[in-house]
Amino acid sequence: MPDSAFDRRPAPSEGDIDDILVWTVIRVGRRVERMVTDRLAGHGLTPVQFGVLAYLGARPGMNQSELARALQIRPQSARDAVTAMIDRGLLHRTGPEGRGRRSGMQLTDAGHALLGLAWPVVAGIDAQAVGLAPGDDVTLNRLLHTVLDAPAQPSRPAPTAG
Amino acid sequence: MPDSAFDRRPAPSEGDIDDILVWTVIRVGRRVERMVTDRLAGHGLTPVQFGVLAYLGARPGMNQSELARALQIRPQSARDAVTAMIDRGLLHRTGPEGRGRRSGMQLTDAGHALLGLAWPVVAGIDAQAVGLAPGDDVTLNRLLHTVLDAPAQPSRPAPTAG
DNA sequence: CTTGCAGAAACAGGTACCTGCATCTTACAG
DNA sequence: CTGTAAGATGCAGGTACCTGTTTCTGCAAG
Repeated sequence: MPDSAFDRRPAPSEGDIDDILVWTVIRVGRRVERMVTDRLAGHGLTPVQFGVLAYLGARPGMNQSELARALQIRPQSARDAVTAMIDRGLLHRTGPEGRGRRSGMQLTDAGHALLGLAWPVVAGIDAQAVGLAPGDDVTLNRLLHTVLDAPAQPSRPAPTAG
Repeated sequence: MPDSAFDRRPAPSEGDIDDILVWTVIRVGRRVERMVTDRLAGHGLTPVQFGVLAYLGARPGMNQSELARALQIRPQSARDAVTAMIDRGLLHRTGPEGRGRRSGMQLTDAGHALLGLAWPVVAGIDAQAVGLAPGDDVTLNRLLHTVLDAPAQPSRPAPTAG
């Protein structure tokens, strides 16, 4: 810990913190995810499980890895959710099981029915519910999708031997 | 609410999913939080711990509950992070410990030094890194802060006895 | 055929959040 | 003083993610 220029920097103020976009995104993400979690709890669904339901309803045949990329989670986490939902009878595999084998999935009738119930719950959290003026939600959604469409940064672990 | 209109709705398409703002927020939140997690891993900090560092650096004397509200986590989770950081020597309590006693906290010299290192790491994830055009990050940040400034919705558990 | 490599899935273990509850302080009303 | 309520902290236990690793498939080159 050499007293470089960093140590001589003044302590950041709260306003500075608010200027960091990624930090704001994380905070809003936590708040919104908790809103969704609370509203889906009555249906026994986590936000991730709702995502599995929604994507599989829109595009039957997706496999675990595709779901993971769509949901912004790891393939291992997708497996956790999928396994629980298969055990619950919400979906079933259309392909062979086993390591290495790509296994598409489809919703069961129960899965479609639950999606019909859960969809309005999540879709009903409109602009007003999150404190936005009408119209701003569209702008916000568009900007956020720009982020999702951007290629994932490889996180650049260390600038040691760049 | 048996086979109401919900069951007769057609399966939602992928485009419909993209229209749900809260769902987009959750996905972007996951991606961005992973970016921050990766970049802070070298400093042994989680995003929450970075938040503790940043807020305590900007406003010394904050207690656990205040930190929890600022970070959008539970007070119990704030305690987990704070305890680990105290054990690590990054901060210390300025008030008395114990149940019920409000205990403000301050960064140690080591905490200030680490904040000086971690701050540019997070602040350096600029608009381009998240795939936004210059200027759009400011707009996005402003809209997200509108959400944070809105009062928390009580999640409206069930419309049974409204 | 064999070899090599990327992708998908399964398994094991870790952890950073969470919920639920108990305890204590503080503020306010009587 | 007593009683009530809200807020803050502490403790116990659960869980939904994560990382790391292994196994298998599919495709391409030799």
